[in-house]
Amino acid sequence: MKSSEAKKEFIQAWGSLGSSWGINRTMSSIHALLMSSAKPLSTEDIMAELQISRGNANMNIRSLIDWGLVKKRFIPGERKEFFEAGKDIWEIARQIASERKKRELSPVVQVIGELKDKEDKSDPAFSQLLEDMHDFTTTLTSVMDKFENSDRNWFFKKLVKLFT
Amino acid sequence: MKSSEAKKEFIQAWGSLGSSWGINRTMSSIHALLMSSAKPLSTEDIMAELQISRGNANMNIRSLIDWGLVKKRFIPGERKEFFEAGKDIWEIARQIASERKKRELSPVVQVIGELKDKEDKSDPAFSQLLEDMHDFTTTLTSVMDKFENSDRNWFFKKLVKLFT
DNA sequence: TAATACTTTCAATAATTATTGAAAGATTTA
DNA sequence: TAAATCTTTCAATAATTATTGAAAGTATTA
Repeated sequence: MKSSEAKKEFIQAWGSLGSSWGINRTMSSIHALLMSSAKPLSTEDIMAELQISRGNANMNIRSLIDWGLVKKRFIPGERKEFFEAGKDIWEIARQIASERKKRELSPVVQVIGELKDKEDKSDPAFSQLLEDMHDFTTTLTSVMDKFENSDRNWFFKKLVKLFT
Repeated sequence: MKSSEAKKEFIQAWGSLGSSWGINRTMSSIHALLMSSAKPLSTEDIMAELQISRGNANMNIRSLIDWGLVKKRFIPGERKEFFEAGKDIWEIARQIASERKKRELSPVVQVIGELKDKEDKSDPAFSQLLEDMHDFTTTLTSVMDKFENSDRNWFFKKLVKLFT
């Protein structure tokens, strides 16, 4: 089964978005392919559709599973694994935000916190910068925690309220 | 003038953050260096401190200026250009958010919008996905617009309210 | 105008990151 | 247990991205 033109363009667009955000293009293309597919796909389906090697497909599927964006699906009577992506954009956003917080934001909060403590205060402006950054990254973390744990409607309502 | 250990670590940390978010490591290092410097620095200062070539320094300083994160400063009596970064973390975040919206989010909103219109509806689930994505990216855009145009206190108050 | 001080550009090179494909490892079926 | 089917790993290679440094370009001073 070949994808329609619209799906191809979607895969293309999602792939570019990913790569400009520091995520491997193939990984985001596979994600887009799975999101736009009505049924779960096998590694071979993915290889054929995106014209990529087995190793590449395998590796990026694993990453997507690590990110919690893709799940294995066993299909009765089939021996090989099939893969499926969640299609709820809210959940997808939540998952990505949560992973990026863990992988990229937390380490920085950590480092800034440590620096702030050991800084010698010889440059007050720099101490202030560290202080501000610590506050900022901490606040950002708690916003993301809230997002992570909120249910869709709650957060959306709050958001609407925020902008009215 | 050499940076203190804490500043060096800060530059390191900020550089890693940048590169994991798809921003050139040197660019974010220069940004960190300028943020942590009490006085404006020349291209040569930056080259010396970060041990990079003139071309590299020049190019990444230009990018930072394009991003609105760094400004030229003319110093009386000096012939060469000096550079200075804003130190208000709130402004920095706003600037980065605003640029990323323009550079990465807007093109996607655009593509999704176009796809949504030309999609042939042969796969209702995919049409729905496009619809949802369009809503989501549009909402995200308006949140960022609001952030872009808000003043610090207003947004912060709203944020606190959101989490109490 | 010529020399000087500085900035920008860009082709060459280096470093990093992604991809391949074949071999090794698992797991299932006969 | 052996063959078949599928998955994972990984060293080699390709593609991409970053960096260099010297040459060209610009502006300032004498």
